[in-house]
Amino acid sequence: MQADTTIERIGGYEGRPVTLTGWVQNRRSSGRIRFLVLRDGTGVIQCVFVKGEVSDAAFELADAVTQESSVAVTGLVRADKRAPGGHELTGTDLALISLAEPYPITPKEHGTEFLMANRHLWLRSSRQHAVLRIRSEIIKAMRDYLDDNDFVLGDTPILTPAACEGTTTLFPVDYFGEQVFLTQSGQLYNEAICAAVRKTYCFGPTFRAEKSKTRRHLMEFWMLEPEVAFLDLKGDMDLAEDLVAHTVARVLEKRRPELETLGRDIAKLEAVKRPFPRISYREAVDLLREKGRDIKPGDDFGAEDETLLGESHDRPVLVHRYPAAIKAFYMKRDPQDASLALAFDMIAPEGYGEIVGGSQREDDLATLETRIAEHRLPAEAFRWYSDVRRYGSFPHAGFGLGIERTVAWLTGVRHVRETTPFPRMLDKIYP
RNA sequence: UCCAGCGUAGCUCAAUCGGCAGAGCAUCCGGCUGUUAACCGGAGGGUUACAGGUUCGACUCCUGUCGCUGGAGCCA
Repeated sequence: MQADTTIERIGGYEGRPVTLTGWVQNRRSSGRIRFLVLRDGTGVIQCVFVKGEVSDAAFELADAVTQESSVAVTGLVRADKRAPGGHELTGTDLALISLAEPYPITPKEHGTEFLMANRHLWLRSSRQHAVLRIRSEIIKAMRDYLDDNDFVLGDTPILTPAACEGTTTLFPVDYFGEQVFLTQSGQLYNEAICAAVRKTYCFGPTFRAEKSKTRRHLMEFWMLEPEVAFLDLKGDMDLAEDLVAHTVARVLEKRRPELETLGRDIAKLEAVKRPFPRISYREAVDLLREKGRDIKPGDDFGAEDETLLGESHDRPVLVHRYPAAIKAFYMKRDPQDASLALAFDMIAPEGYGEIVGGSQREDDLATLETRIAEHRLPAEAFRWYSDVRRYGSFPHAGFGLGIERTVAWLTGVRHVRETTPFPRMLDKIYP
């Protein structure tokens, strides 16, 4: 069955007959009038059926059709001030495609447990629909930005032979009798790719087997990771800042109706413009101590610290030059102070936490080999990684951006589980 | 893994000091010519998570198990 058009484009059909296919979101009746709220995946429109003006069969069907049944509605498009979307359909015919069994998600309140168990159906709700559209827009905006700035999409393996960073827990996979792991970052591979194409990025799923159970964590999440040859820490921060500012602007431009559906405070997003504040780790520690936090130089930030740092600015804040001791082995040390890593985190406002983590990479072969030994990593497994320095080493930098946290921040959704269609969570993998 | 809270109808929740297990929505039947989570009348719907204990009597108190929710650590 072919729809003439979709609800999204209904404005161009005023006064004309159309056929729409979709699902019955709700149904109301009043005497000899039947109201049928149709959802077609692009929008929602109310269809009105008046007894005597449509066939008896169509009128009775409008009364009998259940929530989420799939139907084809034919009718006349009419502008109507009473309609939430500005348009209504005066129904002339109604055909049933499939009658739905009683739908579990009624137009009333539901709890998280129930909704997550029915995630495959929950996606149909207006709120989840809006989040999915914004997620798609965010990804498109970021890829457009990178593609338009001479980046080459490289893509890195999901099955990997060893830990990238050694510290976090990995999901083991049987690879023809050999134990391998699901990737937790494409970065090391990106470093090799950027020596081929100068500017590269990968975008794909990453996996962390940590037993994290917070609103900021999923076991499986998507990460965008650019890596650029001949780039230093400052350039890396410039890139992250420009990418995020560009993405926020795009979402505001293209997905304002969805932001409004979600009740997002749009003024807060409009404030997200370059430049973003940049503070050193030491300045961040001082700021937190002023706010009464018991934190000493050298400590890593906890969730509460991150929230406080994020809330002290109206746009994302970049914290740079962390103690090397709490950062990864591949990060280059600050030439001004060898105890510091040339790393930065971007912390989103409004308590959404760290959305970007990046660094300039160690490009000196001897130093890198020392670090690998210090971290008790198997040198032979990192041979290819060392080769990137052995054959024409070059300064380079990059970062990883967590898509789900970014979507949570921009949509104003509190928990990252609503930012991806089927979240993988601790001990929960259905549906 | 640790800390806290919660498990009652398909869903969201009540049930006073331990004393007859209830409401709204959903479903089914009926009514209403402009409804916006429509409304009005009626009907059906229960192993109170599970196992044990205390008691004349347990949804309620105690012990254990399981599940869920929120948070911490770790991180994006």
